[in-house]
Amino acid sequence: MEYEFRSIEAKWRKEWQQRGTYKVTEDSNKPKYYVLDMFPYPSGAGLHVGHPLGYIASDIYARYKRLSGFNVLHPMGYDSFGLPAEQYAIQTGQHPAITTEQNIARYREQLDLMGFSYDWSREVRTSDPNYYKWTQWIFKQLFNAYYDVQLNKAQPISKLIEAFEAMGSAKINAHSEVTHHFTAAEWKAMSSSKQEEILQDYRLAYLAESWVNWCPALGTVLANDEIVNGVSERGGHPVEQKRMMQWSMRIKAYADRLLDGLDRIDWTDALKEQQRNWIGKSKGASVHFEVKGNAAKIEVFTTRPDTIFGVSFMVLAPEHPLVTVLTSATCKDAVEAYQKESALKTERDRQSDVKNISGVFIGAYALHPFTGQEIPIWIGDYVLASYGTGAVMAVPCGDQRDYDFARHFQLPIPAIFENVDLSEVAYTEKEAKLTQSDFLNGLDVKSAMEKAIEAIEAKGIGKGKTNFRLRDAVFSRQRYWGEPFPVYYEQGIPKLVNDEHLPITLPEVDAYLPTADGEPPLARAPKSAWNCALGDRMEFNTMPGWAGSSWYFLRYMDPQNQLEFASKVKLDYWKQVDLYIGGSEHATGHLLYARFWTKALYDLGFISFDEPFAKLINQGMILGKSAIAYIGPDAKMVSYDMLPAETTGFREVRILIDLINDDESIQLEALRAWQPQYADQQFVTNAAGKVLVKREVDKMSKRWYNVVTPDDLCEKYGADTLRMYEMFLGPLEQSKPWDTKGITGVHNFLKKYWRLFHLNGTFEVHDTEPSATALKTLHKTIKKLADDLERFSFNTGVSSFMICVNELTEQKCTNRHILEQLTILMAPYAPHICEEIWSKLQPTATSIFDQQYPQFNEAYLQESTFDYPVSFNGKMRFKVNLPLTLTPQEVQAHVLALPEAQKWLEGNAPKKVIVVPGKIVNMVL
RNA sequence: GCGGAUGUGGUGAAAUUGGUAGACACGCCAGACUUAGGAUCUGGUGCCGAGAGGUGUGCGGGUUCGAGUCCCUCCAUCCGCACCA
Repeated sequence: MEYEFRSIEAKWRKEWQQRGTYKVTEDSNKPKYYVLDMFPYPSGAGLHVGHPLGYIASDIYARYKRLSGFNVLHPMGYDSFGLPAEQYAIQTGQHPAITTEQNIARYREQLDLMGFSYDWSREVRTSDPNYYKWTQWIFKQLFNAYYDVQLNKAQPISKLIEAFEAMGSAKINAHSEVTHHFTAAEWKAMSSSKQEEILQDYRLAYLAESWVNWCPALGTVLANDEIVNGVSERGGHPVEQKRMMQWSMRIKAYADRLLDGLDRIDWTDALKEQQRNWIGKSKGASVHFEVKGNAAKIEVFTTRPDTIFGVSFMVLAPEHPLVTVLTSATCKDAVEAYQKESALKTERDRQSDVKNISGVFIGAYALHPFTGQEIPIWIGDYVLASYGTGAVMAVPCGDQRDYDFARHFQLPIPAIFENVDLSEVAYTEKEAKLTQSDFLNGLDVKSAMEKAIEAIEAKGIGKGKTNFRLRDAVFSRQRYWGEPFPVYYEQGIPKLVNDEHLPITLPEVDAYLPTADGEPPLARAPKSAWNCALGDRMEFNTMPGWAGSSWYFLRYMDPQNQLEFASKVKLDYWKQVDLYIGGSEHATGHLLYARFWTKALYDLGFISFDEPFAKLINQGMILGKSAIAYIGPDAKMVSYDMLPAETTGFREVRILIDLINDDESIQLEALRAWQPQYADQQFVTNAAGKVLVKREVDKMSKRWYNVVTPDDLCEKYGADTLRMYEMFLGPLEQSKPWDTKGITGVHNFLKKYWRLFHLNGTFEVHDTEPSATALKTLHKTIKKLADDLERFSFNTGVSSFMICVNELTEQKCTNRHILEQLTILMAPYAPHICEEIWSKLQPTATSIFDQQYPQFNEAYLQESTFDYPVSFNGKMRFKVNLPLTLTPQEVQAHVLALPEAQKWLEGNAPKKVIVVPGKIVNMVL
């Protein structure tokens, strides 16, 4: 009887769906386990073999947990708002909802083929009004909250208003970028628009004019993590800085907690480090410098207050607001010219221009707070307006950039470190003691730092301060295909839409482009197109892509709930995601924002945990092997091994990899038929009459013609083979190029497994007493498997099955017990074939996934006749405690006489015995 | 520049607390059966050597009875951040 994978897999796909095998409900009798995949954006290209890698791993783990007696939540959904559908809409006029719907249908079809155990009744889509109703609702909660620094948590804004009413701004300890001073009476006298303006400086979701990354080509603002090398992540368009009124999220208030929380979660060091870098905490002090002949003060941030006596000049960012105020008449022209020049430079130019030192003296002097010395003030574009205060106190002897600047403009470099040579470079280490530094003389860095801050605070010219690289997250997009804000304006004041009007659904528009006067697309909608139009106008911006993905893991717990984003009971049952699998490209985007929202919702009392993802695994990327052919100046396509040494005039073209044979040669006729430009292609073949291509590893993408789809492989080898092969490829977390060649090995293995049950052509197992050798094989496989799963080592897991089946085949094992156990073990990896076998082993059973792993039960392992430590590759290790004086031969004799050694050897002689003095004996059978 | 990771056969990779390096699979070689197929089965396969044997986990050192594994120096590749004061 052949292994008919196509019919078997089709049969069980249907059965599982009809029976609702994978539906889960809360069950207080069972421990819960939540396994989650990062939900995909449903793009028009469909899935390639790289996408399911993480899904397969999580599916195996979810099934394993389920078989181990856990109540497993394993849902899937779609991050269905996004740019590509909108771009397509702009080009074709087709509503993005239709495109999205079609793409989702295609995704679902592909996902179903792979046999995943998702509970599809819990599917969520971020673009579904029933879902984004609650995204809007959460926005409202964040709008109505501020961050209390004292309590170190978010609080309802009403408490802040109460405090203002009672005692003004005096004792307020709320996180804000600005400081307000008013009394209770003054507060009460303010107009409501003035009050709102102040409250905006405290709300977690707030409206503010801010420098934003503006992408003219996309007509929208982008977050920092949506920009790669100065161009937009999607589309690669240039990005410039622009000041705009935008919604933002006060994530900076959570900077410290986002750092601390990392110590409590099980993520890789690499990823935690990325988030730490992104948050970029640095401790130091802010110091105010007085300006000679001017009332203005310049505030600087420094991480080295101990070097304050080494200051010999100051540098402001060209955009610094004080520059125009302080510039002297004689320097005005030069300063303005420089300002213009640096404003023209894009962020990218500035970055690539690191080595060119530039700057201008503005003709003003600051006064040193301790020595009263005059310090020339310069502007220079190495100082960034957006970090710290946009101004630095330059200490050329201790900072390389300041040093270079001083050298270039021949400014003094005062030496304040004992015995340090400053002739070539600045001294940036922290070992030397201070000198020429008044009250800091002779101190080491650490104590000088403390003393300097003390002195600065005592003098009232500054204080110890911590700075973060992390910026508040811009939350507005000038786009159509996103969540509308639950916000309207009345006389310019933003107001929240009441809950009963939610969701504010996306209005229909006549085009998905900005209006003529630059308003976002939603401004095109007449009032009548809104399901709820209030005030003077609605908010025309939409939310960014990360809004919906910052909380979706909560909605899976209770996706149909019309009254709450999820019920308290269900939230308390499922709690955190126990295992989250997805790509590392979300390290500083989604994973940070989701943590932020989770903490905010926790503070406001909606959930009982403040970290969303307890354990996270980043699956590696599956890359494609592009096929590159060479076309010479004479337009002939030249075989790669026939290329001349000199290839000028040759161009590289990428060829659809389906047209390449296993020996790297092109199927010439197929190429001619593929694209019109190759219809009459001439070739230069090699000695074998073939045209070879070069292989290069790229991201898997349509544009490189290197995509391999799971559909084709499922058709050819079956989903079970594909699942196991993807796991077999290598460690889950490692990136690797896709190579289909090895898949036959896994396919053969499944055929071998099938044959175990069909030795004589029909299904046949025997209820005999299992042989000792078969039990040995089974038990070592169980131990190995349990261990592999604990370590998420799925590749070695697959190998273990191969070894097990090889051994059982050799033993001609037809024992029911042994084969049943093996089948349960393998079911998470190859669900279809194992379910089919199971239905024959246990004709009355419903599903193999309703079983429990007796295997991973301690008691079962105790009962086993092989309760000594045995490693998987047949190696047996004995720990013995013998005198060191014994010879190796004597030790060997002693060990061979041990009862467990006798049992292990079963009368056979060991192939090899390795004796290590006094400690361990290894024996190989 | 800073931070993180990775270097093992022709290839993907194993090696769990330091204990036979290369399991398992692909590929390749030889053979069997064949309606000569991209089927199936058997055996072999790190490198050098006819052989015994030698040698071998990016380079060089160290600790240890014993190092792919631990420590130090260097090299290469990949990823993230980058004028962050």
